[in-house]
Amino acid sequence: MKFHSTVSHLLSGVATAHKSHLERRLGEIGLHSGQVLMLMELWKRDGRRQVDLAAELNIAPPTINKTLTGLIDGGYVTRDRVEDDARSTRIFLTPEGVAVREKVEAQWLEIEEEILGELTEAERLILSELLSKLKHFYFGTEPE
Amino acid sequence: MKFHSTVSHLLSGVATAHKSHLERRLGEIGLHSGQVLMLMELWKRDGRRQVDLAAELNIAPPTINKTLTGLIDGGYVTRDRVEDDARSTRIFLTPEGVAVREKVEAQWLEIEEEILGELTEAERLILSELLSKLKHFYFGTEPE
DNA sequence: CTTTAACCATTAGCCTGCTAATTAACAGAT
DNA sequence: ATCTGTTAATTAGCAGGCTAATGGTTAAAG
Repeated sequence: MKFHSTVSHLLSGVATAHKSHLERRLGEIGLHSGQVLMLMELWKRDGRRQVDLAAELNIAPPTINKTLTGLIDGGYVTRDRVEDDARSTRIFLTPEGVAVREKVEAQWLEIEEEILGELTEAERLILSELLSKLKHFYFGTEPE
Repeated sequence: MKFHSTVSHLLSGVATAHKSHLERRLGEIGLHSGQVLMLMELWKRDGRRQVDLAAELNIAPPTINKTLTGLIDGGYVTRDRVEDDARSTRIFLTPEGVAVREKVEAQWLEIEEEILGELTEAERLILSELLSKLKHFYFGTEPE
């Protein structure tokens, strides 16, 4: 049996390498990959609860919590308790959290180009579609 | 700027979910994803040095070392020093390491089908090709 | 032969995932 | 009003990535 030709195996290698690549390139601007993914979600809309961010990112609450602690230490977000529900917290961007977006955008575009460098425009589109299907499977089915 | 439509972002989500999915499904047969990837490499050819396995898997030596320690604890491989070079070690499969292959194959095929369930045969091929290109980019360029 | 450089494995320590277990707070049913 | 169940955040601890730093060997230069 040839494990190495399965999509699962191929995807495993690409997944690890991609994460590692992101970590290295984003580290250049002082951020970690998990933090950036989180910021992207907050730039869409902040003030949400941790559990909502977890659902949106398809990541477990403890991981969200840890990532946010790092962002708070970095001064990018705040974790506020609101009176309507003492259990939950609300995550808000600080001015720094808003401001860093510009730097991240520039870096992100560079990264995107690096990765897609050898793909034609048509291939990029197809890759996006196929990845979207996989994402839909995982994000939809995962929780079981 | 729409981060969420970039391939990097899409791939990040899929990468995390895929790893997580593998971990859960492989955990059912008592193995971790990193261990299985390592075993697959050893089933191709064992007796290699850690640094060679690291290069083949595109993973840093300390990570290889940790994964192997787990496999040794599980009784799947041995780490032997050979006389020709006292710096390096050679990694060999134990009978258990050879035997577990059958179980992993069955599980791996199931996982593969789960993931590809909603893709047509043509899409699977295209996805393989595109992932191979990405892998080639990462595995080739990464070390820099 | 000795000094220097390169190489291999390991350790320590960090980030990002996870699950399981705690604690606190809300909600519902009685 | 209370008891029970659910929900939110957090803590602890593990796997699997990484880099940086050690220690020991080998190889190369001198």
